[in-house]
Amino acid sequence: MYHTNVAQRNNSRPAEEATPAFRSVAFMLSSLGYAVSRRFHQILEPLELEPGEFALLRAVSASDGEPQNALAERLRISPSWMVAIVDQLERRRLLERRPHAHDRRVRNLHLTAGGKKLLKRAEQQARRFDRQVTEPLTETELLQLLDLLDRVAAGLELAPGAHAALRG
Amino acid sequence: MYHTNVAQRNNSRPAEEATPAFRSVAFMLSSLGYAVSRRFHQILEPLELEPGEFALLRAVSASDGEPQNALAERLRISPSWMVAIVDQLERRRLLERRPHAHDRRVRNLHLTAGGKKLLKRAEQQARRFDRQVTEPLTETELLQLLDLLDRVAAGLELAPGAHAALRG
DNA sequence: GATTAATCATTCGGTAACTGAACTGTTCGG
DNA sequence: CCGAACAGTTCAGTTACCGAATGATTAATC
Repeated sequence: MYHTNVAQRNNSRPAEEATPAFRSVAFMLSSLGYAVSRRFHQILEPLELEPGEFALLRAVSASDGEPQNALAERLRISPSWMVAIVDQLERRRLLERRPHAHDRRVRNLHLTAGGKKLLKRAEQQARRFDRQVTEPLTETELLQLLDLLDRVAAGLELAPGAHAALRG
Repeated sequence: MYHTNVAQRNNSRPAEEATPAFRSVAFMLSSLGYAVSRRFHQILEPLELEPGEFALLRAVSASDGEPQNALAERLRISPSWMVAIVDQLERRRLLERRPHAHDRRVRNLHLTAGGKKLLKRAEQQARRFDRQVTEPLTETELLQLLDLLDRVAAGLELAPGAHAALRG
């Protein structure tokens, strides 16, 4: 996953000085979000999962047998992109498409045993990662941070349940 | 700018329910960072500036006459990508390459009058946007949030001055 | 009950945002 | 003055998508 950052990508070393004056929360969030996304991508790399694939596995696991279409909408993936991801995961036998009982247009998605197993491992990694990210904070501070972020998100009219794929 | 989000991009409507249990800060940061990046991109759209271009204009403004190379390193842009951006901005007469006095390999970058003017407008928009993002918070909370984010960033070994382009 | 409209999944062609390797002209260290 | 190093540039490729068109099927309307 990518995120063309407000200030562009980073390959190399930290820059030194900062111009103080005004500290932009927006910029901070953008940078941090970018960094976190990248790390998470790395975390999943050994499992050969893209973050989007992880999200899909989670979603399928949460509501087994849901049609492809409904999932695409919930995850805000375009149908064509959905096809690509599902193809990929089906090829790896992590999930499968099964015909809908009464509507032959619809494909229901189900995790395979292998899919469940891999998902479990990925979720463990995700939790570990989250603990690592929040490691500098006390429990109280963590809750405080979540609250503040929630409120900023609410201000941006980001639905609280949106992108729920990673939660749990 | 983009940011392939942990849970994929969004076009459409909010999803409703959320599975509680465990609230991932990493996920939250990723989502918010993504949302903020996108909004900021939209903010700059009327000025026909990409966030990366904005960052470059800011950097040039902050240290006028700096060689292209040094700027690329500070902004963590690859040299070839730097060329593309500078080409674009020079074509629009927002900045110009001038030969270095003693090294004919080097091109020094300078803002034009038009560049300065546009940058000023963009900076105003950026501030306005930041105020909008932090609108749900009190002044104290804002400082709290910055502090918490700083510490998370430090834990991720994100240099404090890194991506400083948007600051100020 | 026959059209017509809508819907699900899919294919395919394209695009934006890069990366990396190779090249040119120039300078610097020995 | 020779070779390594370097600034800037070019170009061909990659990744991660989007959107319009298509085919098969089902629902809606007359």
